[in-house]
Amino acid sequence: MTRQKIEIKKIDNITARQVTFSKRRRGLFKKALELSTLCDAQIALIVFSATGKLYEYASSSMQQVIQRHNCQSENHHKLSQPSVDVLECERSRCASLRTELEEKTMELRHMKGEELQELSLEEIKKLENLVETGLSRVAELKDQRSLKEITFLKRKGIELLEDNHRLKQKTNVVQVQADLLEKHLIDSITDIYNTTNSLPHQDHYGSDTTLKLGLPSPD
Amino acid sequence: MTRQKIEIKKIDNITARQVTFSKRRRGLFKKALELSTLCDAQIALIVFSATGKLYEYASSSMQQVIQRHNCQSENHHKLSQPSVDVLECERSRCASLRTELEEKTMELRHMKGEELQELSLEEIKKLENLVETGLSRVAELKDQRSLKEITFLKRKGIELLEDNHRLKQKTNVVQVQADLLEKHLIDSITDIYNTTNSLPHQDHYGSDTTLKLGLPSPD
DNA sequence: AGCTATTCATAAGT
DNA sequence: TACTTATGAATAGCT
Repeated sequence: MTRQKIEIKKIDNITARQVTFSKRRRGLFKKALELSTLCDAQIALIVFSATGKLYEYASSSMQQVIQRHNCQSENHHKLSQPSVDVLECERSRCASLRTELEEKTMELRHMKGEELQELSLEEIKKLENLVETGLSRVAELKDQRSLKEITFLKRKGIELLEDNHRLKQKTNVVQVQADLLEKHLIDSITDIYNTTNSLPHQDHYGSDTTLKLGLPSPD
Repeated sequence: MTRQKIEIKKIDNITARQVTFSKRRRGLFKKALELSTLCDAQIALIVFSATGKLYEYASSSMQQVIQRHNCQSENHHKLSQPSVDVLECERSRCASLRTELEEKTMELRHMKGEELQELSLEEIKKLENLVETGLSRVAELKDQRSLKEITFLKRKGIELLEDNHRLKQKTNVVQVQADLLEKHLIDSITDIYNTTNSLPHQDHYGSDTTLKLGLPSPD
């Protein structure tokens, strides 16, 4: 019992929440009364339950405390009151939304395998079927998606291979051209070498071979 | 320390009163916050210290809670508070509830294997794990419950068997008694027969055997 | 609603 | 005012 400190966040379980509300509300009001008595403080405490029920305490009178609060409170922007039924309507919508949300939350928790203790064996069997169906659908879609992904990746792979192939061919062509070019150059150099050697009257340092090597021989 | 429970009446010593006020005030506000959080309650708490300092807490807005209080309170002395922001606040709560509801609804549908097309493969894998976990929990509890049911039925069966056994034994006892009775009767009849036969002066139709068969022979 | 094992709040002291 | 600690009070989880 009381085996752990609870986390301060909204209690999901409705019954538990109501029980806790009832217990803690009493505690809170008691503490308020004690504080006002012990320390001569003027206190007003207003509590609306989630279901809309009002609980209140005021050390003197509620109106008196609220009045005093209004005096000290900085922002009394006295605005006109919109029609009550608009507000009422909004509130009831809020309430029904809250109810719906609670139901969904519980259903979700059940599907996650939580808070099952309140279910009967029959309900659990139904739930199991539901979750099984869900799981099979999810698994099926996962397989489909995986397959799709695999197919996609394979096609991509093939495309890349093809690209690679094309690029390789292109590279080969370029290589052939380069080889040809190299051959031309060697031929040119050989020609120049032979020509200069067979003309002994020409002085050597005047010839700029570098410049000539920069272009293929016009021959 | 804390050697005795204090009496709940105004603390005379001013210093002690201030210290207590400070401590208990903090405690009270903490409790108020916890209650509103845990139980989804709308709370307003106004505290004026003996020296006139104001401390306040409201789970939503002070104006909103006071407004709501005015509405529900029977004696609306129309300390009329602005209500436009009350409506606005209510609307925003409505909106956030709606959003939350939509999220839960979608999550639920996903767990049921619906509306999965918008999910990525990664998300689907996560979802699958979630549903698998849920399923295993549900299945486990179902097994536990089934086992419990089976155990219960078996015990019931054994009890019934035992009852049957006891009843059978009882029947046997009765049977034995009946057999004994029958034997007595036959003996009686035989006795009567022999007696009547050995006394030829007695006329036959005068003996009422039926009546005599109704009781065992006193011999 | 009622019961305890625990956690929490706090009176008194420093 | 802050911290400490023994003690009383509140309450979470059960039944």
